Amino acid sequence: MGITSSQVRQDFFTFGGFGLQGYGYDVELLCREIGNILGLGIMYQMVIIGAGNLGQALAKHTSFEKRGFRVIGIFDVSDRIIGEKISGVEIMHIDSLAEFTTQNHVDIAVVTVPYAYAREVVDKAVGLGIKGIWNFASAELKVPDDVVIENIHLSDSLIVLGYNLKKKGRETDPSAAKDK
Amino acid sequence: MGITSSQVRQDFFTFGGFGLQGYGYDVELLCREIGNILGLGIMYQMVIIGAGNLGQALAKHTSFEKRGFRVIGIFDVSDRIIGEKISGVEIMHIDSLAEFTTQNHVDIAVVTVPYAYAREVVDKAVGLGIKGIWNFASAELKVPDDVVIENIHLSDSLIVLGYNLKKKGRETDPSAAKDK
DNA sequence: TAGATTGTTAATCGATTAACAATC
DNA sequence: TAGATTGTTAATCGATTAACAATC
Repeated sequence: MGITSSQVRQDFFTFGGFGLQGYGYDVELLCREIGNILGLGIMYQMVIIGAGNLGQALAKHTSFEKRGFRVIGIFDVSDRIIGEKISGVEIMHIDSLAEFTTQNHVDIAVVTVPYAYAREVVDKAVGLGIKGIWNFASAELKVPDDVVIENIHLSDSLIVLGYNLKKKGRETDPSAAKDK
Repeated sequence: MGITSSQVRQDFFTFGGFGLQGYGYDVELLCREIGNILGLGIMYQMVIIGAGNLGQALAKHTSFEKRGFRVIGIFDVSDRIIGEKISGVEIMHIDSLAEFTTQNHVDIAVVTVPYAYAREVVDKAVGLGIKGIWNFASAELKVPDDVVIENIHLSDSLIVLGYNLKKKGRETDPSAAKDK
């Protein structure tokens, strides 16, 4: 992964030593400790807001549950799909989210609504006491200090890829060898 | 977005000045220049490899095309779905990718296959001369120097979110106020 | 001129890397 | 003891921030 041994030791050192000088690491113990630090033992409950292509794809993605992230509800505004089930989880109307949160503990809201609604949806989730936001809308959203947000900006990632492609192409092109 | 004016000026400076001291920036010109640097005028052609939930969701995502990234082919191994069309683009068998690339210019391969096949698929794409990889498999893949790879690690992002939630929870919890 | 704004250099900060002591 | 490996500090590197000169 392109990480130096120095960096590994330095990172472990931040959380206290896990090995024995001159002997090595007990890999099994080390993995367990890192898992504990990352909180991999915890099961988080998620709701997906926005049952479009991406929302449904994430709901069907089975590997999140293995890592401790379970989808317990999907919400949308489109009457056409409300009532349907995705991987055994019902699509409900966004208006019933408030009631849902009183009956179920929700750790994370997955925001897969269009850009224009992201702000509103996040405010609603935060207002209902949800402390984690996994945001797929291409918007930079402000949240209160006690709320954690993690962004997946797909378009940004594509643009970076395109930029690097363009740059790499120029480097290879001898007619533009001078600029780096 | 939490960026200082210093950082904005420093970043612009890297590419040469776009403004006029004491006067300001011509915003329209500036946007155009940044667009040129990022290569937003270019249209890139993409193939999606892996027509599962995520692959299909990305194929249906209309906003990429607006940014200059067009899906021109979808590939999979499942006979059940080959021949189907997603947003007007046909799902083809992965074995026909080689022929496809001789008839169509492909800039980017979007890899949405399971972890176990990612390595193989990327090697194949690179072998066919595709210079850009947009990787959604949770694998750290090595590519040759002239190939650009951009990763979207969804599980990593979720784990970071979970870790920050856990940390924030501890900070709020007065019984564990000491560790930071 | 006075105020405002950008260009450019210098200072600061944080993360990565190197070095070596402390072990087994 | 010799070789190997981790813990911990110091040096290096790069990015962010601050400062101020150069304008309009």
